[in-house]
Amino acid sequence: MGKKKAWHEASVPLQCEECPVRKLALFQPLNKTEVKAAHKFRSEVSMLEQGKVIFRQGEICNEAFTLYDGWACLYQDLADGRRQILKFLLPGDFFGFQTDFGTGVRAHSARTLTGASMCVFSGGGFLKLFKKKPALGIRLTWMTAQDQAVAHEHLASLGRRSAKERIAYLMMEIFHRVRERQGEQNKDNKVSIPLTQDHIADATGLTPIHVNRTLKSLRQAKLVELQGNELQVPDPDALADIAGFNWDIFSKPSVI
Amino acid sequence: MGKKKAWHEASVPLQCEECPVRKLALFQPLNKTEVKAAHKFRSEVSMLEQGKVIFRQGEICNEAFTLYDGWACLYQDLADGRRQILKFLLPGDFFGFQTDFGTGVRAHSARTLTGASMCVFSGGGFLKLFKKKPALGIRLTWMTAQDQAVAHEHLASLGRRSAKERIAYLMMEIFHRVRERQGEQNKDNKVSIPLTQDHIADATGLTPIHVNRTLKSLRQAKLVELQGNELQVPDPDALADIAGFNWDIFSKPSVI
DNA sequence: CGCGCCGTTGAGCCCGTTCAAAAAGTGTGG
DNA sequence: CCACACTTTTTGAACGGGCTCAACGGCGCG
Repeated sequence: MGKKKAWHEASVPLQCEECPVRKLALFQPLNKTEVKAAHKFRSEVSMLEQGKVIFRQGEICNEAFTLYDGWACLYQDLADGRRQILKFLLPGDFFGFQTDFGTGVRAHSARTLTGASMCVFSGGGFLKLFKKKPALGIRLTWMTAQDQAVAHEHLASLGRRSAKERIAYLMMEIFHRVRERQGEQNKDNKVSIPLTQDHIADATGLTPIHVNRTLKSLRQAKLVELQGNELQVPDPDALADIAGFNWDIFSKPSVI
Repeated sequence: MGKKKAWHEASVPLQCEECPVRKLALFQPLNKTEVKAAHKFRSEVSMLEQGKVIFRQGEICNEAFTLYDGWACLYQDLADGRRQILKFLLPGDFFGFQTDFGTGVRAHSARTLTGASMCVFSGGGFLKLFKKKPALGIRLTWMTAQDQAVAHEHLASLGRRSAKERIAYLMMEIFHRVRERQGEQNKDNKVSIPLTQDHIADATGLTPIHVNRTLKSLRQAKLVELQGNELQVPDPDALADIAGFNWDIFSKPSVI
């Protein structure tokens, strides 16, 4: 149980041409020559250990990233130490984009949850890139809009759902996102996740203590089994039901 | 006090060429000939009374809108009637954009809070439009990213802030957005808003009763004076302070 | 072995809720 | 102008979900 080691080693990103996560990511809609251009555009590759800050709110920094391997999260800290996790990042997720517009000040922080590797793109080039490749701009807009829809769903969770519903929702979402990424799906409804109950608390706006109690009640109801790195959802439909889970939001683009 | 009538009459949108709110909106970065193209792109103009639904979650509908006059909001309803307001819309706000990608199912609803008028753009055309005018695509991406930042700030509010802080934050935000839109700023720190305490409750994730009590305490602390349609913020800096208000987020693009 | 991190459990309190009702403001028709 | 219905705001009283404070147990690691 809790083999953190398994999460600790992230693999090194390949050339964009051969990248296995590209199909999930921003640069999905490219043809061969375009991918080469994207590869030139990539400024560097970064590898970080577990728990390292990628960027911090308040910093001026215009880089954007594609998470290649491992987990990370976006979060916001209030002045007195309270923390809200805004989004969990999985391999293929593109994050940190903010154009040269505005002040360029980061509104939130990012940090790794496991050992992680990512591709770094310097912010300055996006404007030119999108002028040359409008399809990319449209794709980015679509991704941002989808992020928006997810954030809205989370707003409804934090604003109007009970602790049980919120945690059910989060577990359902993570379960779904992880499975989506692994092609073949094992029948036992188990996925591996690196989250502590503290993380869950910071994402759901609850205290770790109450997260613990709520998980206990979900376990007793045979809806969620979470021990160590292993999340099991015996009956996804039942869980989705009490979570009020909206499947539509997490669908992929049908056109591009 | 409470002259709802003043809010009830929305003016009719003009030709895009002469539109006074365009400078706030999606089509800001256009030159003269481009604006003409946008005007052709606009499919119709819509006028609605107070409290009318613009679109509903679950619907399949690909139109997008620019609010021309009046107020509206985006919201989400849970199965049992709980409601979460996701965003208040003011004149110039562009909303309802979702490309032909994905299922095209609306993830949230929109409704007018006052009599309102808006310009309607059919969804199908955006792809072509952005291919021709990448600057527009970039602008839309920037706007979506900014919306995202605001939504994140709201997530932190709902997840980690107390009732007093949440309401202080919302009042501060609305106050700021309204003032931003009116060029010259009267010195009495008053703005006109059409929100009921029920709306505030649905936006902050509280009950109307508790909103009332919290507003009372803010009034006694001389931080927020809200009666009828009139919101007064005697000391914006003090209010921003207890709200943990982040001014950066609401800044305008410096480059395009 | 000792230390730190994480998960677990208990007891009591408080913020925000629920239920209930009255007061104030708004709109309609006679 | 008043009577009436309806919506919005205000207040009271009591409940409860989630929080705070506190302690203990398990596991990995030096």
